[in-house]
Amino acid sequence: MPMEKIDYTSHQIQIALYAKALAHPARVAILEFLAVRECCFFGNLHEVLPIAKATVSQHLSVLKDSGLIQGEIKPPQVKYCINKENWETARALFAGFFNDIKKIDSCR
Amino acid sequence: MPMEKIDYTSHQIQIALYAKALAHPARVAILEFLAVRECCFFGNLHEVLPIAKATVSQHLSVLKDSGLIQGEIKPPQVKYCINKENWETARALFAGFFNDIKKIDSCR
DNA sequence: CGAATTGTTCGTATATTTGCGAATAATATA
DNA sequence: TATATTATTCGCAAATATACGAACAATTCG
Repeated sequence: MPMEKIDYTSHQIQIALYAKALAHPARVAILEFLAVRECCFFGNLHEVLPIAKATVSQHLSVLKDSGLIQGEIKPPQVKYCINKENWETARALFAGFFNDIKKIDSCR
Repeated sequence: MPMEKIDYTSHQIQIALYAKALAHPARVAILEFLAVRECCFFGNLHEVLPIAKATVSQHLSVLKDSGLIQGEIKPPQVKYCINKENWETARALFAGFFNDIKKIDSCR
């Protein structure tokens, strides 16, 4: 009897979604920048990133959709910062994922 | 004087590359499967994944290119397993990344 | 040798991602 | 009210990712 096809678990899907959010150097750079500055305005990010502002905005959208950051309108500027709660969720998810596999023995 | 545009660091690029490898549920599922089984054959993976074998092969290629897994030909089968060394590199990279940001205060 | 088994590669279709400039919206300031 | 500032959205082009069936290669087994 062959093993059953499995659907992806919501756990696997969630890891993949967070991973996708981190899957571009610009977005990693944005998050690291937010880590140092705590919070900052769109303009600060655009200033240091080697891409057009439309593209910065797009990457910020991806990060917002993933839940890893949040934006707050402070007219006429927009202030971005890490969403601590979701960040912790993602951190724990990745830590668990990487550690599960760390436990196993070497390839036989 | 405006802040200088920065290039992405190799650190940021490396995180993004590993993240990209994890950015699909099928690849997360493959890695979790390898974690449980330690090593396994292509057929075992194809058996449980809800995708065609050509697609499984493609996802395995992506994971191999990322360095997270390796394949060994055991005719007529191919045995896959986690690459422990690169896995540890990735684990440390993500752990560091997530913890850096954990340190900062809440948004002001 | 011929047939069966196991995976990869090829060719192709479709969807998503990335990037930019221009247009737009929203607010502050003169 | 006009103008300047700030950031998003639109429209488009190019590149990349995802998926499949069919063809192919490599090995084993009869």
